[in-house]
Amino acid sequence: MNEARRPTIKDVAQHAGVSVGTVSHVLNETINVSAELRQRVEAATRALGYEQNMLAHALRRQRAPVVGLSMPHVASAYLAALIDLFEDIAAGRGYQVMQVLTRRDPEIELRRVRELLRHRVAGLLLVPTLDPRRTLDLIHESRTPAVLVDRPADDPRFDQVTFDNRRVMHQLATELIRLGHRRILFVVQSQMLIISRQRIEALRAAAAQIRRPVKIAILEIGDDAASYADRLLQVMQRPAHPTAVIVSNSTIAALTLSALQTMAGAYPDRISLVSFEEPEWAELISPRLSVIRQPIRDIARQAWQLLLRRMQGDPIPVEHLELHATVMLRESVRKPPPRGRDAGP
Amino acid sequence: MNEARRPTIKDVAQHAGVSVGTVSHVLNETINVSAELRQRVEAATRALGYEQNMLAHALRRQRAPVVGLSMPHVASAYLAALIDLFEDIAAGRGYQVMQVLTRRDPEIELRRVRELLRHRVAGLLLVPTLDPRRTLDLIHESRTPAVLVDRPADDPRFDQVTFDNRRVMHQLATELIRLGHRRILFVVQSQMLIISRQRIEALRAAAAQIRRPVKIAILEIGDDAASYADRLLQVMQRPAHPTAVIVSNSTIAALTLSALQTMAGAYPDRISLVSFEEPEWAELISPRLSVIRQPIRDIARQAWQLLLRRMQGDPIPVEHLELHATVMLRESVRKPPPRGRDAGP
DNA sequence: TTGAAAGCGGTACCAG
DNA sequence: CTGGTACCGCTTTCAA
Repeated sequence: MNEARRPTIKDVAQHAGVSVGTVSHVLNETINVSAELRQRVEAATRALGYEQNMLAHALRRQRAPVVGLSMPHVASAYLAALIDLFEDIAAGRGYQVMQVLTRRDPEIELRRVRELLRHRVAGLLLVPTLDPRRTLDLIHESRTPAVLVDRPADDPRFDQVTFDNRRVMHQLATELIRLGHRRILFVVQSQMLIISRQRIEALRAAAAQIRRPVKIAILEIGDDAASYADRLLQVMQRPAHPTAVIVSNSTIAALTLSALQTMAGAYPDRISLVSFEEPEWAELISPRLSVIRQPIRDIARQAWQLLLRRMQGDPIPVEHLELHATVMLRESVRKPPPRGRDAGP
Repeated sequence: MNEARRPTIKDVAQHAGVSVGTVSHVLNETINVSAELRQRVEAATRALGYEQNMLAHALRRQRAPVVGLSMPHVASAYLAALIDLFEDIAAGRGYQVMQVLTRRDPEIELRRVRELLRHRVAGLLLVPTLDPRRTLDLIHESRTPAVLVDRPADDPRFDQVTFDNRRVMHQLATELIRLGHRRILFVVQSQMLIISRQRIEALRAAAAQIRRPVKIAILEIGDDAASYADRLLQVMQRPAHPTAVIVSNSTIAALTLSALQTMAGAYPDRISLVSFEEPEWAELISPRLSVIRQPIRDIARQAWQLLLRRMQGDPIPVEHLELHATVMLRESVRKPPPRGRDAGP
């Protein structure tokens, strides 16, 4: 039973009447091969349907043309977009993406990244968990190039690309306050996240900056998403309810929108809404949803750029990039109703 | 400059005072090794911080413990969930996931899958494009086990796991008609998709099944998502507007919901809504959104099961599984207003 | 410029 | 059950 074995570089060499070294060189463009031989080799690869074995290639080269991508999950529009961009860039550069999910658990992160390292990935793109220390130690020990993305871990051993959470929240809050909002509600998934903490901090700082008192309320969704709408409405139906709501991601935005729309006349007239993540439908609904536009394309590009330089062995110093996010105020944000009128019709 | 080289299996063998063969056997549990030697080996791997080189492993074994995952994109909740499930199952079985995105383009699909094949993935999970023929030929030629997921390609050479689009749409339509709906609007992204065609077909079939005339309208979003809300409202404001709207995915559901809610008193009293994809917020909004619950967990599990069997070389005949989706009618669906009243105030 | 040959780090066969 | 060793397919040095 002579099953058509996959052709190897030897078969190609034989077919083309050259040595395997020559074939390898035309395959990888390692050195200049005469036009004639190159043609013969290319003809042979086509004739035989030869496909380079990247395992052997990588074993010999001591690294696979593969980057590992580690992130908490894929459910958010933001992370999905990140995957999309990374995949696209990688494909263009001849790299494959090996992806693992940490499910926000540092232990899982450690185990999964270890697997990636076993596969001798050339580099690592990491959206770290809350406590990535052991994982980072492991990576550092293995001398594998890595770039931290989105969640700041502030490790001096690794490049990092994030965006200015604090700054953009400060900007947003300042803008809302300028419009006249004095009671602002910020809805977060979890207060534990570094990102949430940074944003809350910036929100409070912005509020403290003006003379008039601005009240900041935080609503944490936590594990009980089902009761969120009720909890929100409860808050919004109080006499001195918030006049502006900031939500931290697209899912919460959808829920909030739906809840607010059940309160006749409330949204967007009496209550403004801004989302920190940009849902794909933000500009498609009416009134158009105000959002923070995260520089996600730039984050992906820069992260890749840094990683590429490390993979090429550039001895550049560690960089911590912080990109700018943009406040996009649209019709979902208005001036609050005149003071004193909030309480009743 | 003697940079601490990564320890190899030889180092471990030497450190443990055994042969490399023995080390390999305890690593892979290939044969039974005496407890004492196993302990010595394990101690040595720990002492040296040894990490098995999967490239060498895979090269020798002629296949990497890696499955390739090819899908059109990652933007939909459905596909994201699939990735999530596959990653989880794979991790549990000691496999890594190498992921490529086809962006709905058969050419890209072909190129990207070819890359996967070069990496000698042990198996392939494929959410195919509209025309995957050349890709499937390539895969078949390479004798790589593969399972088609979600989009039916009906290729007799490959296992396939889908769900019964036609059946569930038929069921849904029948139910809506039973409730009294006589004008149903189905909103799709593109009529080109096999899935869309199947659903439309089933919808029409269900409508044709009863004596009373049922009007079916199709609204295609196409590339111009921005104008969708307007187009929808235009349809819904006609005198004999549809009383039930079925949308084909979560994004469209969000848009539709938002648009309908701008028509005072329309939703859900005069207009019912059902989504073919289940957004995470479906049960969190009020009224709760009716959805088709796709058996996504089962799809992932079954696809993996089939793939695993093929990867183990089981000579089972090709299977085409069609799993059942479930109609989940909730408060977003009501009886339509009494006949004759639609047109008036 | 081209060819020969030595490994990359494992696995698995074979002999003991 | 254990150890020695050929070899997986490719890259790369070295000599011609």
